[in-house]
Amino acid sequence: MSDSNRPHHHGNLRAALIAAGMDLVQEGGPEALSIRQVAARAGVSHAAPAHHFPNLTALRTAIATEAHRIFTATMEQAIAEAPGTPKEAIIAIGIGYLRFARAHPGLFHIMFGGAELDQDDAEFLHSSALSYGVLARVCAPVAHGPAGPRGTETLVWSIAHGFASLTLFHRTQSMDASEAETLFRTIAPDLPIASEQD
Amino acid sequence: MSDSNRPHHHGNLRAALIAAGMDLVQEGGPEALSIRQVAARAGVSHAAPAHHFPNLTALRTAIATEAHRIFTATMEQAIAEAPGTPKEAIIAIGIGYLRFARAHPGLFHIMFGGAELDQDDAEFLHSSALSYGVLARVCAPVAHGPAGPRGTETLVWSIAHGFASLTLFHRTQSMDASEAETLFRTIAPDLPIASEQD
DNA sequence: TAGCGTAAGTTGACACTGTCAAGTTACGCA
DNA sequence: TGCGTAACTTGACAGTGTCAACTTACGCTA
Repeated sequence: MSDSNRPHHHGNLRAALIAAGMDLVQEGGPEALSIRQVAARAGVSHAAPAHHFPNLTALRTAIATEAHRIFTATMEQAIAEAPGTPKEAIIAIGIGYLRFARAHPGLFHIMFGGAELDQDDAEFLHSSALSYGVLARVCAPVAHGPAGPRGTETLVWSIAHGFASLTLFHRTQSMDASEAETLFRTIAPDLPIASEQD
Repeated sequence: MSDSNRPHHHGNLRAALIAAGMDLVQEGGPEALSIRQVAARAGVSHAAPAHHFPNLTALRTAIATEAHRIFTATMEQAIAEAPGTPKEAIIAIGIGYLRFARAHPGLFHIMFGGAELDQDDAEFLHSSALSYGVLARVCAPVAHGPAGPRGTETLVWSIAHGFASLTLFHRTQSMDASEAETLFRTIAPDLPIASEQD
């Protein structure tokens, strides 16, 4: 395909490749991500991505990095919508977690499904650290529980992640988004988390 | 296998392919599973698996089916080791979950990581139903919690699954198996699960 | 017991994938 | 203006899943 008017240099190919890859993942799951498909969607040759990502793992990691930004924003929004008590904020983390997983199941699986990622990539580390930072910040006011701050964070993270995963596996089984949130709100309030007056 | 109904050429190619596939997954993760590699390990031609599995998804599903059997057995063993109280049995589910995830991370990700599976396959449905059956059986004695049996099961499943996943993502971060179990045992006992005298 | 039908396995092909090597274009800068 | 180099293209190679056509050998029946 030779369009003589088309500039040889793409405006911002790296970003376009990531965006195309996120689309592919959301449309067809983690396995649908392919360098050649991503290149085709960005309108460049099959080898162009190599100049921005040394291999498929690097592209996948960049997508996971961007996904963590969406993930963080989704949790922050849920927290902002919730009443200001520490316990409500913790429940909101679970709600945000759930909403992200259901809105972006492909991205969720890229981030957490065991596909190879460059765990040492600086941008990825930064982006995922911001996600965990939301968790730590919200847990801090109630972190004097039985197992210390780490125990509280682990408990909250486990419930949120486990519940979100559960609804993904069984999302064919008739539980829609609002049902899932309702169930989570039923389960969550009795967690052994010290409230502020403890 | 008795001599009278032994298959034609290979002793039992289907089982050999599944076993080889499980090895591949455990050695190289979910992405290392390939029909041609599995065929090579079983000593047959690259197209032989097609007579037992119509496509890669079917092979992956068969591996997930077998993985669920190991998963169930691991939970049952942890329950058998625990004191007989209902709450101890529930904690044992989490311990079994954790041990399985850490012993077989590749299988764990095949089962729960978002890779395509034949969710309608009869054997898979049966095997995974047995896994969930362990959960339901152990939760039954304490299932009169705030959200009913389903709420209790969802809570226990979420914690167990989320915690196991967490230790997998961060397993490079210095938490070994016994540390993980210790942390889980610290977190779990205070869950809002009705004990028998409630 | 002979032979036939068919399941099991082989060979070959095709389109697709990731990745490397080498060539071409065009942008930034001296 | 011209040069160096980053960005992109073209082409190739090995590996993948899957399909079609072929061969083998087992079980069954006549």
